[in-house]
Amino acid sequence: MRKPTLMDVAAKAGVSYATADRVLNQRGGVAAKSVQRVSDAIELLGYKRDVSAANLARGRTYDFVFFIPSQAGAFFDELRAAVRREAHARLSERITVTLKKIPAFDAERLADALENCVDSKITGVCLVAINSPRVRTAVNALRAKGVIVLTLVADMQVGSRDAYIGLDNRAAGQTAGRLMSLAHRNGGVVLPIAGNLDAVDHADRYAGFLDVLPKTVTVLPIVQSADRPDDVENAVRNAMITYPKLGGIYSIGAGHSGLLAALSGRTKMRPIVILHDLVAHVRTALTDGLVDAVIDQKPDHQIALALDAMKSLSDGDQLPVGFGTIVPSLYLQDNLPPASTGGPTESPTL
Amino acid sequence: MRKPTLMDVAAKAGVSYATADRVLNQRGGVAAKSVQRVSDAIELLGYKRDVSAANLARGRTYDFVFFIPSQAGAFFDELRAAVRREAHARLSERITVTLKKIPAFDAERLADALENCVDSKITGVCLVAINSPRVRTAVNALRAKGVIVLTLVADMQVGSRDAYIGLDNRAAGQTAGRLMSLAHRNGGVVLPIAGNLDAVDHADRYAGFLDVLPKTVTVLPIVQSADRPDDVENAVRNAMITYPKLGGIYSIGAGHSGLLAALSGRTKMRPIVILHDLVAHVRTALTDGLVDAVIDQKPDHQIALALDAMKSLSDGDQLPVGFGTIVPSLYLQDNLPPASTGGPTESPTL
DNA sequence: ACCAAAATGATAGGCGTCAATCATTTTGTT
DNA sequence: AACAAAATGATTGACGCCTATCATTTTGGT
Repeated sequence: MRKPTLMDVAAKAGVSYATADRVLNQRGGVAAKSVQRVSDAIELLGYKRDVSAANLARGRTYDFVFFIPSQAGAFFDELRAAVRREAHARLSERITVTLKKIPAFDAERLADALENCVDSKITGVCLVAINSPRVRTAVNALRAKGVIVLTLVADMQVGSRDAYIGLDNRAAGQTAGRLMSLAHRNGGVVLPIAGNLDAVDHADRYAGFLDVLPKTVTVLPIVQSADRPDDVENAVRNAMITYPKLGGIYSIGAGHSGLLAALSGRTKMRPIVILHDLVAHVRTALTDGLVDAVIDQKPDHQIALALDAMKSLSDGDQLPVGFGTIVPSLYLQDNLPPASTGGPTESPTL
Repeated sequence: MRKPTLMDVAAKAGVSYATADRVLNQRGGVAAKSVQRVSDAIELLGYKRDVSAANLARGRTYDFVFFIPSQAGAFFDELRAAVRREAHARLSERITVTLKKIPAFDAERLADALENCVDSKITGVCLVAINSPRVRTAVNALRAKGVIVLTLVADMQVGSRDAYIGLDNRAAGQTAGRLMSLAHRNGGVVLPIAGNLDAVDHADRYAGFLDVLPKTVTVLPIVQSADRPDDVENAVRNAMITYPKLGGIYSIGAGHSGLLAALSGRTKMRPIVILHDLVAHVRTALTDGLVDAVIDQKPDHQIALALDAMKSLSDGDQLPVGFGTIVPSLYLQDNLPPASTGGPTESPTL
């Protein structure tokens, strides 16, 4: 038997379609016992509203806007590519996605962009947050208009946005530390390198890293490189000279090219190297055996989650607890996910 | 401006709705130049057919059936749970999923079940394949009727099914080997344990494991346990006595309880332990520090992929190359995914 | 230029739901 | 019992597309 429709429900409940509809959509003005009968009928028949038909009737469309910084470094490029892919894939589901590029670290421009879309008919926005009064104000204005606001990768104050989707940086650092421990069961010396410990994400990763390292492992003073490749390169070269038995390097932030430069040519007897984010040149380095492990925050997954969340929230659903916390992926040379295809593939059928 | 409809396309192309429809759905009987004009208009407007509306009009529903063995061991339980979750989540997308339990390793029962659904109106089936003539015949009969057939976890002859979704066992073994290598940079002794090397999945994992281990690591003769916990326990105990410096254990198959029993109480100075499939008690063991790493084949992901694939294929789309190959996930204690909720959660709104 | 064949136009009913209107019946109150 | 308020029934036109039918126009061949 085919899926039951609301007509079937109404018949089963012994009420008219109109009443069943009033119950289903909570329009009010229905006697308690009728509500009960309709609910029972829904339960009994296993009725599930056909959301496609509903959205069609409602003329519902989902218009989402992503604000992603044009920051140097490949990670945000990956994120943007992921947005484009997902957007393309969901075009036929009444979902429209616009991607806006914001100059890196530019709170004013971000605020401008947010303010610009206050009066357009937007369902939800998703931004890499920057902490600034104007940004907060703009976000509040949007939410006051019923627009769903999500933060991605970088959060802002809890309560000022509808949800946050981002890496569990502590867990990421712990994962790195755990792997480093496995490789140093008899102790050893390791070097952590961060961009800037004032950034919460780097600080969290570092804390997680220290969490799990046993006392038998000596942790050198952390290098803060401001993610500048040259500084990273110098720090690594110096460390390898000063501590010939350097057993591991954990690169917490970016500036990978300097690290790779310092390591190049040393595929044998080099420290264990763990770093973050499987961007193209990191993938190459891993494949080539220049580094050992990559901790990834799955940008594709984050974008997919963001879209799902915005859709659910704008439909009035609640998100499950713990939603949005991205558990880090651990990649060695052999379990790399397939490289994402360049652009959205041309689909043969429309 | 809102999303263009087929009406807009027709207007833009300067033809009637009927002609635009004939082009879109390839009904034939359209002059080449009209086809061109419509195609151009589609391109120009960025028209994308609203598949929900289309499916609604067509009365299209997707009826899928999963045949999953009731095999001992928690893995297939997880797989079944994943089917139920996904099925529930997609109920409102005109997708119906039926889950059938097949006695483990029972090719005849599987064939029975497959034959039983030949004449029902099923869109696609997904089975954990067993190699048997009757199964092959039943599958062929289904495919002859236009039913999509997918294999899951265990494959059958290429060409006899539409797609296979399953773990890249070689990569899984390599990942285990790579991790083992990292933990044995100065050499060591490791013990592999498999259920049965005649099973291709176990053999592939073993081969992958050996692939990447350096010569400095000594691999003890592999134990074949037939996945019997007692045998595993004895083998591990013996190995730990015979080789006091045993540095690692790679458990390729099941029979984990025996392994855990042999290890219990030895959280300090025990071999590195790597095993497969993050089922409940393995998760506990990992959290408790009884084992070090788990290689997982992501049953949830496999089910989601299977549903996507069956839907695409039954819509006449092609699958991208490499589709269905599951890259293993590597879990340490700190990057465990959240435990899946017991059943489908009650949704507040219908 | 004639005629059949091919191409195109016009239109209708339906898919399951939403949102709205209006008519009718059932309550509860005094 | 009378009456307003509340509840219910009945119906309708979208939404974007599919499928079908029938009428009309254009084309190609001779």
